[in-house]
Amino acid sequence: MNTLKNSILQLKKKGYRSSKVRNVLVEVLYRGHEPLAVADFQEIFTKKKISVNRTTLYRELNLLTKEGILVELQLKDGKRRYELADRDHHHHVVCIECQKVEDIVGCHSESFEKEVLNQTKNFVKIINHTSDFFGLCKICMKS
Amino acid sequence: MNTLKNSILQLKKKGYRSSKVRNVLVEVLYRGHEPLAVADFQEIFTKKKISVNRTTLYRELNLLTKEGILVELQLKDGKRRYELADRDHHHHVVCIECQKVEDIVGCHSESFEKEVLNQTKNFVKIINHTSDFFGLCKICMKS
DNA sequence: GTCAGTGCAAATTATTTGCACATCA
DNA sequence: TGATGTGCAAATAATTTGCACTGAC
Repeated sequence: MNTLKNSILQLKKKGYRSSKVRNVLVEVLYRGHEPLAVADFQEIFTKKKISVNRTTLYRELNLLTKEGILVELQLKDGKRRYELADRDHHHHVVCIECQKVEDIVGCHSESFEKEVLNQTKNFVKIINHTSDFFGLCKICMKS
Repeated sequence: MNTLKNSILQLKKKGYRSSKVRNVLVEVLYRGHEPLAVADFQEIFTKKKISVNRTTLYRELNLLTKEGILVELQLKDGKRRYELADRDHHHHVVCIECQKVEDIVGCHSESFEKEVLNQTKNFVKIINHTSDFFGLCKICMKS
């Protein structure tokens, strides 16, 4: 398991500098536990009263993804979300009303992955998989 | 299991007309076995030498989704794909190189769904789930 | 001083909307 | 004839790119 400092160090070794936006971004992700979209980050920066251009966020998130610190995920709304790459393998539950995302740890699909290889005719290697569950959270259930 | 004719009939009952684009669209999906993106449909129409405006495709696909004939899915590339709604529950394997999609039938995650409900603190109902496997197809494996 | 980081405006890509015209029932 | 279907241009939304400027090392 990586730490915030390790990730920053890892970047420095590759010649990247330490910058305000980058540090906040990584810190936010280390603290948080839900995948975030660009708009979420923007909101967070606003709350912290740090001004960032949206372009910078996109650029930084791409960089962190390319460097293997973050991974991207697509849920149903077409907005790209990001989470730390080195977390334990896990899945998501998404509220179909408010889009709230919660992590689910523990994966029961190891055997499923094998079965996929048995069944497929075109594929020879499975690298990873996603499993997202869609439902209603407590709050939205009431409405 | 629905049929092409049933779907068309179902639409007629709701007051929708039969139109060239709509019929081709539904037919293509009944024949095919992979989820298709708008660009794919456009290509198919071009091959059939039928001219369609992209707007019409978007509108038609939205309508068919709203009427429950199709469902949308998001893979990693951010492009919306469509497949028939009434097919048996199944998952996808996606090539990370060429984006080819293959269906996998048989779902081993019924029990997983229960476990999700056990583990979550915010969710009270799971409605459905997706599982997509990412890997390399034979052709891309060689490169 | 040099190269990475950032902002701003413009470009791109996916998708939606408004409006006029065409066409099925 | 009247509502639905379609095309075209323009609008939106998410994301990327070019270029000039700022700032870390």
